[in-house]
Amino acid sequence: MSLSEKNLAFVMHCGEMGSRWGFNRTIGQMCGLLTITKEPMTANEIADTLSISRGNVSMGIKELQSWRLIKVHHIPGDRKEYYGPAGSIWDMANRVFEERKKREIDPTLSLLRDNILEEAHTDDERFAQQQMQEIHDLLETVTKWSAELQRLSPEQLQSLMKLGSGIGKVLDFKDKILKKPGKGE
Amino acid sequence: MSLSEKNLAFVMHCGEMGSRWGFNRTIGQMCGLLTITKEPMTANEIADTLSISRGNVSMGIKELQSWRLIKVHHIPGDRKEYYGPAGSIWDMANRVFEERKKREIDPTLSLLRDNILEEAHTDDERFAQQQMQEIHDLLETVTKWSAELQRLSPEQLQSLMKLGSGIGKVLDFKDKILKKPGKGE
DNA sequence: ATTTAATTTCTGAAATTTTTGAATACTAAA
DNA sequence: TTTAGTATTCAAAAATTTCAGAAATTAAAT
Repeated sequence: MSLSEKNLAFVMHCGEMGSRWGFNRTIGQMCGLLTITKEPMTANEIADTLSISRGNVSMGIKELQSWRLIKVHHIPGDRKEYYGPAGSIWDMANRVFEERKKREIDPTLSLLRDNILEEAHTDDERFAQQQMQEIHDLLETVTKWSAELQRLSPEQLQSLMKLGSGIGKVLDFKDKILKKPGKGE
Repeated sequence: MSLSEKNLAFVMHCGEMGSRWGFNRTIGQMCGLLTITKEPMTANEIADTLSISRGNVSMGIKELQSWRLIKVHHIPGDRKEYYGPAGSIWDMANRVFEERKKREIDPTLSLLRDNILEEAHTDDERFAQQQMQEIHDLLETVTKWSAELQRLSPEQLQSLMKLGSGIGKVLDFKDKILKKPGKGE
């Protein structure tokens, strides 16, 4: 119910970072708290531990659920809901990433697509459109990549991560590799 | 000085996205405006174009400079300052990425490091520490990767980007590649 | 030195976001 | 049904952020 000093520090830090990560202080704290707490907690426990109102916790839970970061547990014979993290740290990071992409990139991508179809008349417009095209291409690439990463198996991911500076080397070999099987793409 | 309808739409969109990208509306608009405008603009032109106060523009410029997204130009015999984007779209994306890492990841990484050194006593603490360790490792990996990406040559990046779904295939070959030269790491 | 042109800083007002807590709704079981 | 233990909603209050415009500052030109 009460947190060790170090754990409290972590939870408060999550609160402070909350808005940078895409939610607000309370929700940051809640997320931090739930991920370092072994046993799922009830809404009241959360409210007490963080000294925030019960209503606020309820809002926060809804928000965290919309990010798919927490899930509900039930204990037989107990009608309270118990909340805990929705998956591994990696899962959660992925969810945050995905959700932020949806909020920070997708709307822009869609606007840019529309905008690029338009024909440019003046010189200024041509320049603007050129820039927008570049932004579009960049965002599209990021989008494709993130989809790609999520498609990889955890093992592949693991080895990709471990690759580190080996990425350069792998790239150097890429041509040879992809040529042999002679696959288009 | 005045923007075409489509360009205005883009600039306003940047404003709306501003807070999601890490700054506020005005600064988002300024950033959008400067990146699609061919010629560098003065602070007054920016204020007029966006219908915001001169003081606000000044603040915004400082902020955008702290992100290293814009740079100053001077015209001989003219004492006004002219502002334009600090580099290519790719450069700017990199800056945003880098800056956000600094704000969203680094502080947490540092807190986690401290926290992990501490010894865990209770069972709860052990669990919390384990989770923090995982978060730490994940963030560290992201950090290493982003550093790695920035080290790649533009050509390598290009080919990495084009790789797309080929990444899986490349990974499958990775072992063979890295085994042959018998290099550690 | 003084004037003029430009930029920056500062303050409080306005807008926005977050939080509370009382009212309301829900749900299982008595 | 009613009740008791929950969870949710939402209007109002509090806190925070953004912004315009005035005042202060800086720097060039005369």
